[in-house]
Amino acid sequence: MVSLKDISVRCGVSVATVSKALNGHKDVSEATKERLIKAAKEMGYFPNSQARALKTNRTYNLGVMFLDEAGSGLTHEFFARLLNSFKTEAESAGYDITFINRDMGSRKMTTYEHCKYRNVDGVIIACTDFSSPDVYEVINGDIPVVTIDHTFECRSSVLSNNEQGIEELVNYAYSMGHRKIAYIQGNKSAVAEKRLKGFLQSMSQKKLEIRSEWVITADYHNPELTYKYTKQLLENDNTPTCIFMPDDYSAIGGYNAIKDMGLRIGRDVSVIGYDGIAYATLVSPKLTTYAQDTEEIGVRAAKKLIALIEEPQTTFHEVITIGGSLVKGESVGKIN
Amino acid sequence: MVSLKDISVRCGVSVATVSKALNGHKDVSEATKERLIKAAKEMGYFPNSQARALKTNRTYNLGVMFLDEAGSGLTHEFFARLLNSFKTEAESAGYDITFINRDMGSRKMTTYEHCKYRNVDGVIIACTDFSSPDVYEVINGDIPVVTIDHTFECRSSVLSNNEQGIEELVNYAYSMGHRKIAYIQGNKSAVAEKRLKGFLQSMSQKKLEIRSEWVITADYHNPELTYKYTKQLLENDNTPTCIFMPDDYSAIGGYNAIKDMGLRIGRDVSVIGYDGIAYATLVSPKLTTYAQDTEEIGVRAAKKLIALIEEPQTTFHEVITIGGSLVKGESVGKIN
DNA sequence: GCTGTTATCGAAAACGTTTTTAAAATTAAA
DNA sequence: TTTAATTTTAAAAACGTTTTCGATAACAGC
Repeated sequence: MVSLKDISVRCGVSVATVSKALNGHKDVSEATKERLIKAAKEMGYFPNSQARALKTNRTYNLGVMFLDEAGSGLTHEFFARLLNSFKTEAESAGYDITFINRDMGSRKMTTYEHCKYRNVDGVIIACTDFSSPDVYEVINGDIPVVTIDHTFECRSSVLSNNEQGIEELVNYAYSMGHRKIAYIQGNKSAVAEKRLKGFLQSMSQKKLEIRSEWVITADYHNPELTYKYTKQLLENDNTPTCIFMPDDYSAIGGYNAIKDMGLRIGRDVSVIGYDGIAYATLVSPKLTTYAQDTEEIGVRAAKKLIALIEEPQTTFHEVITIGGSLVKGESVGKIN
Repeated sequence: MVSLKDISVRCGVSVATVSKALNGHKDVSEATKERLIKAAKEMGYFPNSQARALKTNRTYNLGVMFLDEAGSGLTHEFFARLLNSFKTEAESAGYDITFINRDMGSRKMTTYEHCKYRNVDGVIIACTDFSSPDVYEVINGDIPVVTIDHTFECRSSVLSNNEQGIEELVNYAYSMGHRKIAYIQGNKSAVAEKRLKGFLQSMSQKKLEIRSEWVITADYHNPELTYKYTKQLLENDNTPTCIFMPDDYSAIGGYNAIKDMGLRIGRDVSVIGYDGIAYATLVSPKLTTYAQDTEEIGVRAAKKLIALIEEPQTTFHEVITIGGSLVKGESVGKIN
């Protein structure tokens, strides 16, 4: 690989001036600056990122921390889309992505140690168990952090408007005539709490009865569990006319339960999902759901994290909330 | 961060000995080795990966090159699962993953230049346009490479048994009584070629008529296009009894087309997918498909790539083929 | 001319490792 | 004992950058 030294000998100039020329310092004349930049381009020079990082303590690498389990993480469409937009935005600013884990290779290391080992400039934490000690260690460390859908004190975060999203969905169901609404929710997390709060709020606002056996805690991304609870809800004598599912993916389980019972989705029972993944519009009948703006969430998270890295003094911590949009599918029928 | 020097002053020994002790060299006494390792652990030492990389030219980073477009890449379940298992295997060997692209930040760079800039030890190429100049440049470079589902001369690759997979599916359809079989295939790629070959072979082996208007080139991962072509196939007077789709995801488009025409999947028209993604078993009726062993493909690719990196002389190039398995869903009905 | 200021450049140190080479300490051989 | 062989340690160079500081040259004002 061609180095600064190669350029310096070819142009009869010192290594220092080449470095300064390429980095746009002012104490090198325009003439030589141009000459050196031209030579660098001709010779196909690219800085050695390791050497640069060693000197500057900046790797231009962002750590991504997420729950790395089967069925979650990369294969989770919400996360995949989020990561995709985060990655695109980061790359346009010159940053690469590194997945941060524990127990790399034979060495035992914590997630935080992994960050230190790779010297990531910042970390984004998403779709993970925010109560784990691994998260705690990173949050209390000295690396800039942005969290997704969870807020820590003195740390920036980007949130989807989960509370409002559910409220809009309840309002929509109400406007379609539904009064008997059940809610199968995801498991313990800040997101689940927010959504539950939104559900309870708008239900009581509409003066609708909230039956405790109609508020069920299942799991995200788990169609089997949703299948089971949906069946359970519909086997009783008094059944809801509309069921909220933990998310679009697990809503498929609800779909199957309803079909298996010989009922029609949108006619006999209405179904509402959450997320707005691709399948929501592919499945039949089309799923009514609330589309989270993963694109915007990822972009804003990246922008914020990079700002925290590059302008630490002028950047303040904030909680950014990104709105989504109601997607009217065909899974909610009209009742009169 | 604690460095070798910190350990050396605390233990009254030179930096060199600390380095050698921690790296298990033989020219340091057992006593001091133990002492230094213990001190390192106590002080929470982790090597500075940049400094090490600068000296050794080994970053313990693997580049991942893939088609980074909307609807492809990370949000593509096949790739996501592949990447997931590749990543897990790589990490257990101490390697991190870096996504390799072109045009990082403001600098214009090719994918290969990106590899050089980040000094990745090896590259895996998957789910991309293998005819692009970017791929060509990497293939002709001096970095160890493993390709997925495409073979280059003198380069190792891991292939899914696409040819055999389709053959098994044709045989299955045949065994269910189907004689009029249509094939909507993905677009130009080594995979599409292999599958087409498998299709034509087993069709002629069964002495089944191959109608040219029943072999349609659509696109992978494109339900809209599949929807269109499925409708087209079923609108004619002479219609196939079984339709092969490019993949499971686009098969949903076929499902919708059939439903929209008032036909029943598995009864009036049978449908066959390819991939074995999660939705294949969630959709109703369950999709008959061929499950690719993404887990195994990812693991083998990682193992091979790391072998090429760590034991270049004793490792030979090879083409590894990974078998999949037929998944009998409910989308293929019996004909007599 | 002389001095002081400014623009331009180079020398050298530093970042944290690894590795080579040489020195010191220990052991074995004579 | 002395010498030779071996083990153990240290010094120093190197990887490719960035950055500080000092040096030189040019130029202005007097």
